[in-house]
Amino acid sequence: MPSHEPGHDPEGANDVRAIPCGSCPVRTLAVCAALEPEELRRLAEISQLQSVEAGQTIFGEDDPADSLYNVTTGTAKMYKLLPDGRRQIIGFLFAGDFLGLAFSETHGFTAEAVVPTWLCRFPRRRLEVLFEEMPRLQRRLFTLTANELALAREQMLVLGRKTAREKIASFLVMLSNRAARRGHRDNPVFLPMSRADIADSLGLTTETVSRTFTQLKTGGVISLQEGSRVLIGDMNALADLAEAS
Amino acid sequence: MPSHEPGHDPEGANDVRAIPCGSCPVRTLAVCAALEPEELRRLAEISQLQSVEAGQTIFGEDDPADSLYNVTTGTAKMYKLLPDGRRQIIGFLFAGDFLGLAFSETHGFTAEAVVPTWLCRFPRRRLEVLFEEMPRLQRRLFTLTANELALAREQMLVLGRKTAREKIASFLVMLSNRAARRGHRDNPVFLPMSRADIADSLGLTTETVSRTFTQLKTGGVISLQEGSRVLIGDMNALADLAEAS
DNA sequence: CGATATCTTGAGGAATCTCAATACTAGTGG
DNA sequence: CCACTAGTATTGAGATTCCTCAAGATATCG
Repeated sequence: MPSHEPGHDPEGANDVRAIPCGSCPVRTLAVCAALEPEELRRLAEISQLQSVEAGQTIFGEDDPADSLYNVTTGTAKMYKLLPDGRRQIIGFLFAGDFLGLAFSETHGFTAEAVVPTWLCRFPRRRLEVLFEEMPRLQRRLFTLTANELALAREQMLVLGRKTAREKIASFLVMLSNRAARRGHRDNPVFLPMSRADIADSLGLTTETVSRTFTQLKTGGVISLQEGSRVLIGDMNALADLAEAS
Repeated sequence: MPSHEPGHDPEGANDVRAIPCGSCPVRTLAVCAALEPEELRRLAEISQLQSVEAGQTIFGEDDPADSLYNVTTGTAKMYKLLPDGRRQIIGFLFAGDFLGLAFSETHGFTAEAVVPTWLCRFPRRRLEVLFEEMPRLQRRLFTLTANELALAREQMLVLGRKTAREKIASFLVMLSNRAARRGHRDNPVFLPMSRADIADSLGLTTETVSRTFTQLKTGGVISLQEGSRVLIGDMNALADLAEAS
C-alpha cells in the first residue's frame, strides 16, 4: 500500500487522486466555486493535487508564498512560533478551506497536516494571470479572505477575553458549525487534532484543556466518545457557555 | 467654534474638510492609492467626508455593512463585546487605514473614534459598481484586506501566547512601526488611546497595563512623557522584550 | 481652580500554569 | 489474539501570573 494513502479519512471522503474538478468533493466550497465550466477548466489546468502525511509541513513561516492551496480532504493547521517554542495555532483548515494567500513575500506562518490530507495547489503567479481574465475568481478569493478576517477577529475575542471553559465551548460550537457548513454531521463533533493543538489554538495548556473537557463531561453538557468524537448533549447550553460562564 | 472641529489633532494633520482627493493627506496610503487620476475622480464622486467626535460610534456590531471608510485624520478603534460587557478591541485605525469592508450583512464589530477623527466614506453598493470597471480598486482593497488578516493573526499570537510584559512591548513596537509607515515620528510613540483601551486590545486589565508600563519605565526601556507619548529608550531591547521575557 | 475621569499603586484572591505521576490508546510484533 | 511500546490524555498538588477590589495620585476640562 502506498504510504500516502489517505483512505482511512474519517470524514468519509474517498481517494481523490483521479477525480476531475467537476466531481471534486469540495467543488461547491472551494476557491473554484461559482466559476463557469470554461473557467473551471482553465483553473484545473494550473492546479495540482498533492498528498501530505499527518504531521508533515505544507510550508514554513519563512517559505516564499508562491502557491495557494485548497484542502480537498483531511485537516490542516496554521501556526506561528515564538523563539522559545511557544506556539499559537491561528486556524484549522478542513475540506474546502483555502490556504496560503499572501501579498507578502513569505507566508508568515507554518501550515501542517493534522491527518493525512489532500491539497489542490495553485501556483500563485499563474493564478494572478487568471485573476486578470476571470474577475469572478479574484472576487471569490477576496470574499474568502474577508471571511477569514472575520473569523480571525472572532478568535481574538476568544483569546483575549474568554475563560478556559468559554474557550472550549466556543471551540466545539465553531467546529460543529463548520462541519455543518460543509455538509458533515455537526454532532457528534469530530476532533482530529490533539489536546496540545487545541490548547495552542485557545491559548491554554493541554492540562487545562483536558480538565475543562472533564468538567463539561461531568456537567453533562458533552460526552467523549471513541475515535476523537465529542457528543454535544445540549447545543444551546454549550452555546450559552461559550458566551458567559 | 463648531463642535466637530478636529483642529487639535496631535498627529499634525490639518482640517481636511475642503481638501480634494489630490491633496488628501492619506492619498498614498489609503484605498485610493495607485489609482489613475481619472479613476480617482470617479471614486471621489461617490465619497463623502465625515467628522466623528472622540468616543462617538461610527457603526455598531449589528449595523448593516453598507459603507466602507477610510480614516483621513485621527484614530479609531474596532471592538467586539460579550453579553456581560467584556470587550475585545480587535484593532486600532490610524490615518490611511480602511475600515468596514464586509461581505456579510453586518459589520460584526463596533467602530468608534478614539480622538476627533475625519473619515472618507464610500457607499458599498456604488463602490461595488466601481469594482467592475476599476480592477485596480478591487485589487487594492483585496491587498489591504489580506494585510489586515496578517495583522489579525499576528495579534492572535500576542493574545494567546505572550505575557503581559511581552504584550505591552509588542504593542509599543507595533505602534511605532505603523507610525513610521505612514510617515510620522516613530519615537516617541504617541498613544491616543486610554489604558482601558490598551488593556482591552491586549487581553489585560487597566491595572496590569499600568503596572507593566511602570515596570518598563523602572527598567529604563521606556519613559512616559507628557501628552500620552512614550519615549522608547532602546528600540532593540523593546523588540527583544516583545518576543521573550 | 474645582470637578471628574483617568491613571497608578497596594493587598489579597483566583484562574491557569508547571511539574509530576498515572491511565489510556493505537499501533507493532510475537 | 495478546502483550509491548510509545505517544497521548488525564489527574493531582503546588506555584505563579494576572485579576479583583480599594485607595490615592495625577491629569483634564470647563
